[in-house]
Amino acid sequence: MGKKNKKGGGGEGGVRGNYRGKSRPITFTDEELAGSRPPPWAVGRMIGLWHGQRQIMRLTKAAEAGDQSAAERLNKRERRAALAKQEEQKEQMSSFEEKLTVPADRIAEIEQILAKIGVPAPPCVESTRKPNNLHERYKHVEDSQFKRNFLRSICGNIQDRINTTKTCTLRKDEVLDDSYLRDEQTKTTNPQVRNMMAFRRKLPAWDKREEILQALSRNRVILITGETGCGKTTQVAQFILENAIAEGRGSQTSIVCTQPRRISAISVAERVANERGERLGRSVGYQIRLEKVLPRSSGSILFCTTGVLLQHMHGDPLLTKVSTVIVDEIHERNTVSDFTITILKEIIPLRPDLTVILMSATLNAERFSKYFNNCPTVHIPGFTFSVEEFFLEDVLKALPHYKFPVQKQKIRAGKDLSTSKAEDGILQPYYRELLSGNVYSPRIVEQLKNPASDEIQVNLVVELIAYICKEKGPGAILVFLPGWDKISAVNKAMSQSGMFPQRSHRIIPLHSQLPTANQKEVFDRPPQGVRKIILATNIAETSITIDDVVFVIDCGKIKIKNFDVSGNVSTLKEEWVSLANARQRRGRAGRVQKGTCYHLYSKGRALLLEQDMLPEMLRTRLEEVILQGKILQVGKIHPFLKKVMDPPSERSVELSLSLLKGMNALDSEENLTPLGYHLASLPLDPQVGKMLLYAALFKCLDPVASVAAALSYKDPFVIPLGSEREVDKVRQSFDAGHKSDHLILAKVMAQFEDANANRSARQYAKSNFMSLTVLEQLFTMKQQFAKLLHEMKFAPDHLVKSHANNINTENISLVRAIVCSGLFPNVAKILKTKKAGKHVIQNVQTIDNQKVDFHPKSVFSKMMDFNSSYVVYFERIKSSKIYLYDSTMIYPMSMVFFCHDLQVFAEPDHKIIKAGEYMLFHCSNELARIIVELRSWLDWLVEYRMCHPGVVEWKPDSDEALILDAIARLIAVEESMATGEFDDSEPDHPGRSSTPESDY
DNA sequence: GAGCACTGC
Repeated sequence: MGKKNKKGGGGEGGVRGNYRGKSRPITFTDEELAGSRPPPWAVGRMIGLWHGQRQIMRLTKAAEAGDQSAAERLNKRERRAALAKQEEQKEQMSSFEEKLTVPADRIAEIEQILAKIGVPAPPCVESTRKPNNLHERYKHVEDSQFKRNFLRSICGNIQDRINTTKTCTLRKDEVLDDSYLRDEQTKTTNPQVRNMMAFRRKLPAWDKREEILQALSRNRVILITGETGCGKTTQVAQFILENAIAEGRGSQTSIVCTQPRRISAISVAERVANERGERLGRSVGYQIRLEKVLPRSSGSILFCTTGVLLQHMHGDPLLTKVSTVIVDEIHERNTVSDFTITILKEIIPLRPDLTVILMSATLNAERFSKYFNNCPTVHIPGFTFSVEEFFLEDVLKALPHYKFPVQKQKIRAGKDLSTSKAEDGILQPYYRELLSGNVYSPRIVEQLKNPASDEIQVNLVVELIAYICKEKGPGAILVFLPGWDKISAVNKAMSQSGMFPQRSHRIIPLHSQLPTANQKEVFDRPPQGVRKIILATNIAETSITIDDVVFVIDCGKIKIKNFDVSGNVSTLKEEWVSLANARQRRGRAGRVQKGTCYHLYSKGRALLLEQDMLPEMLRTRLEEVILQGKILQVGKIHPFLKKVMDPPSERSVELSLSLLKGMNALDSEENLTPLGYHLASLPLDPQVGKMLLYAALFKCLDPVASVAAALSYKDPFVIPLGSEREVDKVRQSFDAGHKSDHLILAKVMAQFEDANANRSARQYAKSNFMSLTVLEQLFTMKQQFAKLLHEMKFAPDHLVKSHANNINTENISLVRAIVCSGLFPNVAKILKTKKAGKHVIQNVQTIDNQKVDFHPKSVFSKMMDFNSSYVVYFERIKSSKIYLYDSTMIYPMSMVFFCHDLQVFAEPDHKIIKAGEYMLFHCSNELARIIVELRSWLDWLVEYRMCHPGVVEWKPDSDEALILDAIARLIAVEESMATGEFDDSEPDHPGRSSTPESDY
């Protein structure tokens, strides 16, 4: 590897293809066009554009004035422009055209393999014949267990089963009831439990015990509201359990309480077990992904993450082993919790003995009650220390010398006019009100009017921190900032200011990608006289709780991921916080004593803030939600998603549906296909799940499992502030010329596993800027994948690194192609690269016609030479540009085999293969013939395997192995040609299948 | 030249 492209490359910058540069459209303003010369900043093609647009403007004016010939000329011009646009689109299409060539001897080799199979590929049953009756359609499926489960899940519908209600399967057992009761009575003599009881009685929740139990005895669903510190999370489940045991119903009581985060599931379970004077695993337990201490099956409380409950419902949709479900923190509006309460609403009529408790913060809680047909609400008053609140005007008063920078007049273009009107309608009167009072000086009101006050001013933050340090009493300061940039900037400004000497100040930046995020120094109380200052993202709003915080600075901004439906692209933008965020941030100051919160926006601005953050379901893609719904048999997805509390837009549902249909997870009538059924049962995004399934079929599980784990969990790299460049270097050193961010992850994991075997994992993580806990979690996830695939019968054993699962793991070309099989149609083409001074300009376009850039952390950032001009990617997010976060270089042949739809057209002397909607490949008749034959075999084989789960045996006499091996070989030939290795004609070059030739 | 935050039998 690493050789320059000798054959396959060619063209400037090592990029194939025939793209001609296309400029971005530029529109000149009327003033600019009125001048006699183009504006001074116009260069190159812009000057031509200016002349053209000026001419159009003149003609339009003349035509409006009644000039007939001008109108005609204008007409002609418009027609010509339309034609030019068509041409341009054609060119766009042709830029996704390629020539496919494979040497004749390789074609002959494949033909020999095909001859061994002897028969032509059978038609793919499911795709050629689609009777409406699903039982009829899958008549050919022999595997009885799979068929039963599959058909039940695709034919069933929760609504259809309205008359087949079920009750809890827990049977009354008087012996158990007695023993639970005696247990509880003995406990009351335990001094630890008595101490705990004294503590519990002081919680605000205790006073509501009877009210809650009363409400539950009369209602199937209740809502409990209360702020942090009121004890609802730890007490409510205990009340129910204690009451049931006391009433002799312990054997029929099984309570599940869901939490949004893994850490809270564990810590709450520990806390509750402790209060009950027990160890985990008796009446109290927890379950999160890959980790559990289960309690006894009755007379018990299980704390789990919401996702675990959903996964559990796959096997037991009506939760027949559960008597009470508690869904906590529903106000956070996570996708899983919104989805869970929607499903629960459907289940309640089918489970007459199930009780459901929803728990939420107080703000806007009545919407949840309304959603559950006005279910009764029990409110528990909060118990936190009071927090004094200040706004920007107060901060400016405290810092009389501070002035916002005067910005150059910004053009308001692009700004929503109605928004600014609303702002003026609120803010201007607010400023007038401030001026009329005697509290704030006109200087302060002038400062508030400065548009710069709407942006985060790093020096204002620093001065406010300094002010608190100097003027206020002891206590940690927590600063909420939107993201990496600002954390880094404030940190730098603080150290440069000299106002925060190390002996008396401990500054801790806190961000999920910073190594500090999992270090205990964040929680440690500093020695007397040392002040802890934490610069954090919203990670400190819910996930990380620092008890000794007394002062909070809320900068008022938050970075938030959104989904732009019209552009079909995720965005990451800085926005104003919602009031719910602001409240949460403020609350972080009053955990141990009275606190203070400074908001860096005015009280007038606060009037303009949204009540709540947009629910996550309206901000993300819906593929996983749709598949989950399908496996839980909710019927057609549009009507189901309309039942969600805040339904996602139809367009958003449509986009996700069409991807699922394209990847053959759903058929045209929206039924789960066999593939879709398997994807729905994997705890993964469907595209990543498909990659994993194909890796099992093609026997290259280990590297692909690494990729799947990292894509679905998180990147193992951590980045200390100031070491950004260094970390990039380390990351890219793992690429080894493969040109793949995904293969980097595979290599990172492989080396970690080696290090682990040598007991040097800690050293490995440390010296490579990685998080040991993330690496460990990724490895456990890989093992879970292998176990699941084995249980699904696609893997011969449950060991992710076993030889049987990794026969083709050394065939890098194949691994690439498998990554492509999952990520397709996320394809982009590198049209052109060029150097401009120090910068590298890459012209990259996705197949849905978006101009994109490689994210700076990607190995492709700044790359000049590509062996192939195609990449697949998993995530693309628009921030300052649309960035591809992770890419893998792929060769056209991979797309021929793994695109969603393949068509072949005959030309006089060759064939054109159309892969997906956008890509055309020209190739010889011979090559086309073997491609079509192999692709038909592949489709048949995948279809067959999905319906008949079982291991593909990699033996010389197995047709399946012959087919897959032939495909693996064909894909490898192309890569070896492009990298020049083919010229060396080594009999066993690394790009080849590792299966010994003698087998065939 | 840039990285809000969670989660899965």
